[in-house]
Amino acid sequence: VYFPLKTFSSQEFNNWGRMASTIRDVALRSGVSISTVSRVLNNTCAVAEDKRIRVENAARDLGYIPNPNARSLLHKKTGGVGILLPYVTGEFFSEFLTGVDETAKQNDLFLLISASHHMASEWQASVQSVYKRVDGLIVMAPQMTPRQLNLNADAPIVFVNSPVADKDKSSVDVIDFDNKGGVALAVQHLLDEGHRRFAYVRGPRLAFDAKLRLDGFIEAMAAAGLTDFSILEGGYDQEDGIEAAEAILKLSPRPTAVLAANDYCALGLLSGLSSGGVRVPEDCSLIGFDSVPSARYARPALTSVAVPIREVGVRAMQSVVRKIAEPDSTETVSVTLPVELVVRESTGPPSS
Amino acid sequence: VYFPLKTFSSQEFNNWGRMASTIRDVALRSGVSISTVSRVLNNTCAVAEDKRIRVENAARDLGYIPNPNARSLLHKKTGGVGILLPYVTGEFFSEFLTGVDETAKQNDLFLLISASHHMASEWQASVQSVYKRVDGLIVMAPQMTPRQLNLNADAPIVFVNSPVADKDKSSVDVIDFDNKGGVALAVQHLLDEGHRRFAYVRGPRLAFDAKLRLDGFIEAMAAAGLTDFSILEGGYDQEDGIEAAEAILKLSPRPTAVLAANDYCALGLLSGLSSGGVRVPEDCSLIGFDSVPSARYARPALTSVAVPIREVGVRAMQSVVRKIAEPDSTETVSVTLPVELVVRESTGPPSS
DNA sequence: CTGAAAGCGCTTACAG
DNA sequence: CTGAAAGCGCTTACAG
Repeated sequence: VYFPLKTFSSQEFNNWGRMASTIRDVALRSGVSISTVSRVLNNTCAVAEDKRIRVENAARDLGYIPNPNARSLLHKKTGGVGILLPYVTGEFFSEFLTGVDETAKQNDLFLLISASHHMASEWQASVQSVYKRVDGLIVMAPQMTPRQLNLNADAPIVFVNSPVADKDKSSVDVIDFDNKGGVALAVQHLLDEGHRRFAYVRGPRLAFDAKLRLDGFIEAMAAAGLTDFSILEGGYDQEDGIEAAEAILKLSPRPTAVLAANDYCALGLLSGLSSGGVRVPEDCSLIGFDSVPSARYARPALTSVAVPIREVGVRAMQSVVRKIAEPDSTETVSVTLPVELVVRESTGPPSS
Repeated sequence: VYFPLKTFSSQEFNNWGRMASTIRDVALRSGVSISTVSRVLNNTCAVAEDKRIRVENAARDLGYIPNPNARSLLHKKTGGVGILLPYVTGEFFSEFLTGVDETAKQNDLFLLISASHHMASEWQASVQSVYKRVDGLIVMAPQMTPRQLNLNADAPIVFVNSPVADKDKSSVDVIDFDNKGGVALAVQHLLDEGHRRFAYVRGPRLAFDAKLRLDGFIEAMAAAGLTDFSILEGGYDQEDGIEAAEAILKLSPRPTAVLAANDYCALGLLSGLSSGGVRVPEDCSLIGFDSVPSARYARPALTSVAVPIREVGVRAMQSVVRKIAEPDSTETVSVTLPVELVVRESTGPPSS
């Protein structure tokens, strides 16, 4: 049985402000024993009506809120979920967190967030900082190797957009979205428009999702029987796209369609190409990945693969909730959510 | 003296994964008393060298990490800071959190985040959910009234972008940025370009910052001796801007310059105006507020007031850290960070 | 129905 | 230098 850590409605006890009082204070004021106070407050077993009322009044008057640290010490439950992220910046992350937060609220869980664990040492520090403070963990670690992740934990873990080895998928939940398939969709759209000469900007070499997207591109080329394509270096930032654009301008013959591993890179390509006199989409079609808001406002608006990142957050939190509720279940979930191509003005048929 | 809650380097204890062990386990394994283990681990007073080594080995072998709940119960310190936000979505928020997180890491504090407290009841629930779990609080509550904020807390609070009444500024720290001044800068730029007929889209009526920005506009008009301006309804979303654009198209004579209370609204105006045949900036200049990334990518790129929101996060966390370190200090800080106008292509001189 | 007691995992005076 | 004891704030068998 999951013990209710939050017993009080906000209506009843809205005075965190007053001097913190303990259960002893409530007992003294209501003239009953500490045990009885506890029983009333937790509704744990029958208590004489008059005492119940006295206790409730005393608790309200004192603005009593139980100390969660003392409770956690007993139940080994905290009511919290830890979120471990590589960074905390950007639209991608904030969408994700929106889904997580919403689902946490529904289940009366609080969120403990630890970010910027790019290196293994920081990762360990992050993991430690939530030790015994949370009942479960949501981890997004696209740049860690499977070994570094150190899967054995004494709390349930759900991985999101992280390189979990296949053999580990039987021991942890994994929520993902279809990185490979997204690029395949993008390529297919361009093929349908008539494009045959492609370039792909690959994203950071260390990122797990960039690797999958690249694989998706290569497989899509193979499936289409195309060999006339270039793969270019470039990370996830606008600057990377601007640099990659220079490389593309030097290609001869020039590709008629360019794909980038994410939107910010694609937006950099957009300005880089137009600075170089290449019009998008007239001279060259362009597709990004993630469909961040900026993609929508760019001119031409950027065709991009939309990722259900909020939904990923919701599903991840739901998985954690399930694991917390059923600690003995050995069943694990591995989900890959579908993605969608959002076609905007940055794509069209090739000119010649 | 601030007690060091995190004693272990991540190098030494990287095995959260193993079965959680207690200080008793370490004592048993190393053959010393629990008190001695505690003293070694906390480096709290001299211990015989051989015992020290035995304890350190035992702790490492067992992957011992002290239970923070037990510690908090004693010190009344948690090592955490609570962040209370109205929502968790968008570029504004994520920049803020980046500054907060970075500064928290530097001070070895973890973050407990609670979002979406638009209503007073949710606010209370949020405040309660961090009770005794954090040593300090950063609060961003632009839509709460000063009364609802309930300033008395048993942990230091720093308010950010929130309507703190002047009389309360002697009891809490307030970190803000210059909402009023930002609009004044924007108006001045347009005046310098020669504009004399303005419209302003006011943002949500309940938001504290929108109110300040509106005041800034009205004061700037008064200072310039202008009476020929319109104030239009419209919230903070793109859709609001699109609607406001329709209202502007109906104005006669049409304003030559439009300001919006934030960027997303301005981006909506941008598309609404151009749909209505009004070219920006040729027929009408346009300025937003916040300078979100999307503003940069829009075409024409949006002139906007840049807010040092990451810096706000850093300063807020620094304030909390100071308050935690000096709990008896009655000194309070009230900072208003300067903003900056970023001029891009959406503004120019009036055509006639 | 109710109180005294033991215990969650830790730290810190208190006596050696 | 070191161990036994008390206590942080709570809950839960254990006896009435």
